[in-house]
Amino acid sequence: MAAGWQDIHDEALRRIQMREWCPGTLIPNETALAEEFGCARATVNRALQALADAGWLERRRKAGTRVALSPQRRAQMAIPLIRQEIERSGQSFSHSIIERSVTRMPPHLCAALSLNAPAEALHVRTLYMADARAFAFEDRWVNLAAVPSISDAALNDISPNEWLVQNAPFAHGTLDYSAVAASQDEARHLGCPTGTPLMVLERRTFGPDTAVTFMRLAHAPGHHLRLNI
Amino acid sequence: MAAGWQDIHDEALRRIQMREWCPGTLIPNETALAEEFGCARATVNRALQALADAGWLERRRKAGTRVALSPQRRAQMAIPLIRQEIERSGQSFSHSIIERSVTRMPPHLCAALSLNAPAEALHVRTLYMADARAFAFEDRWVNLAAVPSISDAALNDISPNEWLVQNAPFAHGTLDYSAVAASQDEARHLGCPTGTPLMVLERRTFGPDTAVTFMRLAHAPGHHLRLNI
DNA sequence: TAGTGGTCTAGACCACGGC
DNA sequence: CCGTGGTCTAGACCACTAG
Repeated sequence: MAAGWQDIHDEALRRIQMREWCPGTLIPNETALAEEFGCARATVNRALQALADAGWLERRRKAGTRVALSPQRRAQMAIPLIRQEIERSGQSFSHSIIERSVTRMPPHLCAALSLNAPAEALHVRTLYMADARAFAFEDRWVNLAAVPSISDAALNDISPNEWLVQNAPFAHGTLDYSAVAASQDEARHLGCPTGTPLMVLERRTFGPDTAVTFMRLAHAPGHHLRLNI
Repeated sequence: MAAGWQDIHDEALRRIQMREWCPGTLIPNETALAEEFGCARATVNRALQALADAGWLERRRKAGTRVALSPQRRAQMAIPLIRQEIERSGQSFSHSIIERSVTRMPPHLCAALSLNAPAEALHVRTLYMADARAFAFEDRWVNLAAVPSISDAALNDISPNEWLVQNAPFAHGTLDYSAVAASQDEARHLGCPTGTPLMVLERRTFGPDTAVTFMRLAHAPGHHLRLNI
């Protein structure tokens, strides 16, 4: 007899992994499982929902619950602040503002951020350091209409990254990683030869109403993106 | 008045994003919120648990529920089969086995997979194609002790990728993306100059008891990894 | 239309952990 | 200690959808 929903979850997962329940097949319905495990249907429901969230099961009303054909796992990645990422590895974090200006946002960025009209933006270029080594080079555009108060922010004291996390509520956004050859500019700041393969992260962030920021972050050579499944 | 837990979830999220509930502060307890929203405590609980899972809230018994200090978002990424990734973009998928052999796994891979003893392994190198273009080049080692039946698999008909997903139950693993200069070998198969920046995915997969496979997948130039938050 | 999962309720007990 | 979230229950109604 199982006690909690976790136990039922684990037992169901075992049956999936051990092929007692095969991919594509129907499993008993909630009422039947509740009887088998000697618990309420809601408890079974909770366990099976967790498995569905994790991608092991596919559930449809009336059709019942099936083991996913391709147990397509979902990897979860925590998006760390750069500061945390560096300090967690035991190094000291610092940053320096390379450039800061207020200009009109270039058209291709307006398009990328779905902005109809040309927008005034804060343009900041920042170098992030781990101990004495360059960690990443950031090129960021902040829509001043969405976050006017950043004009007065002391970005030398707190990095643009952190300032926005703490001051700009946001609803959603996209991350886009790719492998790119270092430009002359990036190479100079990161201290590597031009053309070195770099992990580049482009990030768009949108607030409840409008676009907040576009960022391109070029990581120093050797950067890894790790995920668990 | 809110009706379902989704409504309560959305309203709470709104209050967090609008700074009505500020980072680090305590929010009302479940009983109070249940009264405010005119519903049962369990309904509030469900909504707040979802927010905690997403990283917006931190909950502790007795201490109550706080808005997370750094609303560290977690990005979820579906790990697609290569076939699906290609076919979803409207291209046709194919693959060809470049090399297939049974050998002893190299020591550094044994170490990477936490295998104590030297293991017999199936070594497969595969080129994945989207229409007529190379999509990715895979170098894979499968632990025969964990998946003996792959010896008889017709990997020319079904890709190693898919065969394993369908036949090798697994419990967990790691993904590791990095930007790497194309080796001569990779460049030849992917049809690009040596040294071109490539997105390389290294994947370790572990079954309930032991390591299943190590894979290195070099994507063709221009590959992007997209995530939503 | 009938069977299935999705959700809500009111109440209960438990486990954790500040105080 | 005792307030908080975590969970279970028994029952109910609803929403979706396959047949």
